[in-house]
Amino acid sequence: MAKKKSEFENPYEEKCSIVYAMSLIGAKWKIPVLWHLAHYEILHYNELKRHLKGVTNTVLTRCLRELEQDSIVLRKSDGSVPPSVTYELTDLGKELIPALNGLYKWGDDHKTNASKI
Amino acid sequence: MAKKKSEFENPYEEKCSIVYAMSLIGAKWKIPVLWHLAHYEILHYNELKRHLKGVTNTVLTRCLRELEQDSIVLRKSDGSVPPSVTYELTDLGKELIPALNGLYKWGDDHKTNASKI
DNA sequence: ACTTTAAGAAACAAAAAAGTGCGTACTTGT
DNA sequence: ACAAGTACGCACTTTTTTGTTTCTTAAAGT
Repeated sequence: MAKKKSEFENPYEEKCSIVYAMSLIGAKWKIPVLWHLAHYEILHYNELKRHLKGVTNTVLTRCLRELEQDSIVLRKSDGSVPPSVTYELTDLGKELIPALNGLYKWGDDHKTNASKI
Repeated sequence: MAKKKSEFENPYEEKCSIVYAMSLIGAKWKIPVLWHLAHYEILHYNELKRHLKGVTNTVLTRCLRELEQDSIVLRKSDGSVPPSVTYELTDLGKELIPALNGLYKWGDDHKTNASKI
């Protein structure tokens, strides 16, 4: 019941901004989501879902909610009855693109001289 | 026993190099490890461990082994009896630094206009 | 002599993340 | 009239990742 961890130290507090960044976008499906939104600019929920084949509603919704709360994606819904909702990157989300490109390039280089998983 | 997933499609195969990159460096302690090795250039096992306060032997060792196998860090050991082992980034590891800086910067910017977790 | 330090390893437990299956409410297509 | 599509939400279960404990060998410090 008593939390032991916080009595010791949290290795992440304040220290490393990358770790902080990864806590926001490091979940399994978040980077794919961001990647697709970066390319298509604006997508409906189910469009996005089809692009990311394999993701389930629960997981995708969770990702999107979190990204929305962190102001990385923007959700737009007209309140229409067969719902119509779109997602796009916010400015903050767009600022991530160069960093993602850096990782992409590195991953790409490494993939070529190793076997792809 | 029968694997169902590969009959459908694996959303990650070949598609996104960032996801591949994250599969190599996305574990909780890997980025901190890389970060410290980038700054100090060369560190003994226990030095590194002290820098990353909070990590345990098992976890740190696992990280280092994996990073080593992926040619991101280099382990150097003289076979001496009270062991002396150092770790440093390989060239491949060093190529990651710009990408990490990108994430760092983004994380840093975001931290300033939001509360740090 | 006994503890500390060096650099881990193996077995196991806990926590976190991801995934499953089904339900909702209303509309358009057949 | 009935199925299908839109955009999810809830309650779980499963899988994956992390962390804990204890152990090792041998030398140097107190």
